[in-house]
Amino acid sequence: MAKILPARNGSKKEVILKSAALLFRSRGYKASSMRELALQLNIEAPSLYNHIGSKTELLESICFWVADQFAGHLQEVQATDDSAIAKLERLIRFHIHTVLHRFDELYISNHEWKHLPQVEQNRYLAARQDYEAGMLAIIKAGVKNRELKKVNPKIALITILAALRGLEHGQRLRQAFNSGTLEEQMVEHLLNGITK
Amino acid sequence: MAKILPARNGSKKEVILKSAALLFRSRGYKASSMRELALQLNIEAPSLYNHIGSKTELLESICFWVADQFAGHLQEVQATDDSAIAKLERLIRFHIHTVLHRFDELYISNHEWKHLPQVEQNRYLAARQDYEAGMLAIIKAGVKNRELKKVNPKIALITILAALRGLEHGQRLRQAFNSGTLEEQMVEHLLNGITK
DNA sequence: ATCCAAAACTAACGTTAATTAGTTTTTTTC
DNA sequence: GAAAAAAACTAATTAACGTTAGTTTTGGAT
Repeated sequence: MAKILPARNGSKKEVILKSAALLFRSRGYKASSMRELALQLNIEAPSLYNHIGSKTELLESICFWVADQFAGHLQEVQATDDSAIAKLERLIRFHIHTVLHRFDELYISNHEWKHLPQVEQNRYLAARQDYEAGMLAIIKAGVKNRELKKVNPKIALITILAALRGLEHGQRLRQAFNSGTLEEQMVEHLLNGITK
Repeated sequence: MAKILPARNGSKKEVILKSAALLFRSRGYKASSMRELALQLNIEAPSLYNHIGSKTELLESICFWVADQFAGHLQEVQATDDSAIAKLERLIRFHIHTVLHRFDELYISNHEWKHLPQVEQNRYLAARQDYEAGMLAIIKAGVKNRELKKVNPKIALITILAALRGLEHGQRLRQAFNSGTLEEQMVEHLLNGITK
């Protein structure tokens, strides 16, 4: 019956959210029960409802926190007058950084958005589409001004996004490297290839 | 009360499996109910049990069908004396081909294996690890004999696997291309990069 | 036409889920 | 240290799930 102790920084709601992110990521949203979540926090399930509205609300918070992070960063990058390659590099690095530091949240937003209520699901997918469109525009610009090879921009986008999205898997392998090394070499590989 | 009509080729069980694959992929395994599956087949839920043992059994069948496909193909590639680059190319092409032609099954095996019973889960993960180890060996050989740049083999593996795994997402984008084009350009991108 | 196995059906069981209602305990505030 | 607010508790509700049992229907072979 001990109260949830809020971390040094962050309200009780945020403590619950962080715990939910861990649970949802490791067991899946649908397979995670409020009872399990409560157990992680050493309280009874109904007590959760003193702090949150519903299980769905937890999922929404996580998904849109991630969507907002990416939208914000894209805007930041778009505001600069860096080269296309430099912009792509920043986007790639931000993604890798997020995978490494906010893995649970990123994984959930990418895998469990299907369980958002219809309205939120549409909003979420629209945000994703905006992000992809922004990245595509950068690749197109890079091809046009000859920074990049004459590749099909959409396929290049798919390949880069796929590589970043796929990073979420194989945590085992990923853990073998520190953030810096992985970032450097993935950027190098995706931009310059591996053949001699 | 019409009987399930087996497709021209494939038993009733296979019809159910194909339908389950579609359902599990689009709604997620845990969120898919046997009642929904039955609805897709125009029968009542308990009737399913005349053909299958359990919901879990459906998931097992799908996951191990995919695992066996990949294990088989890897063995086939390993048996040749092609160059490392040629071997990598074949593995990449096979993966892309599978994404495009058996999307439901691949997606499920990659996302829902967590819901396999403990024993099967271990067996499944072991199969995956074997596959990754085989691919890593090819990259290492390629670096050693100087076909490939002096990259870190594990990071190259992560990047390629990630790109292939990530392909499962963004079906929208993928659909814009036919198998051939996407295959050609992704292989080119992953091996040779996009910068001039 | 009749028989029989395959495959459908209806009814129900036992769990487990998210959530609500109402109450008690704990912590904060003055 | 008393009052008020916050946050825990217990008990219960409603709904959905996978699955079993027992029965009826169906459709092909004789």
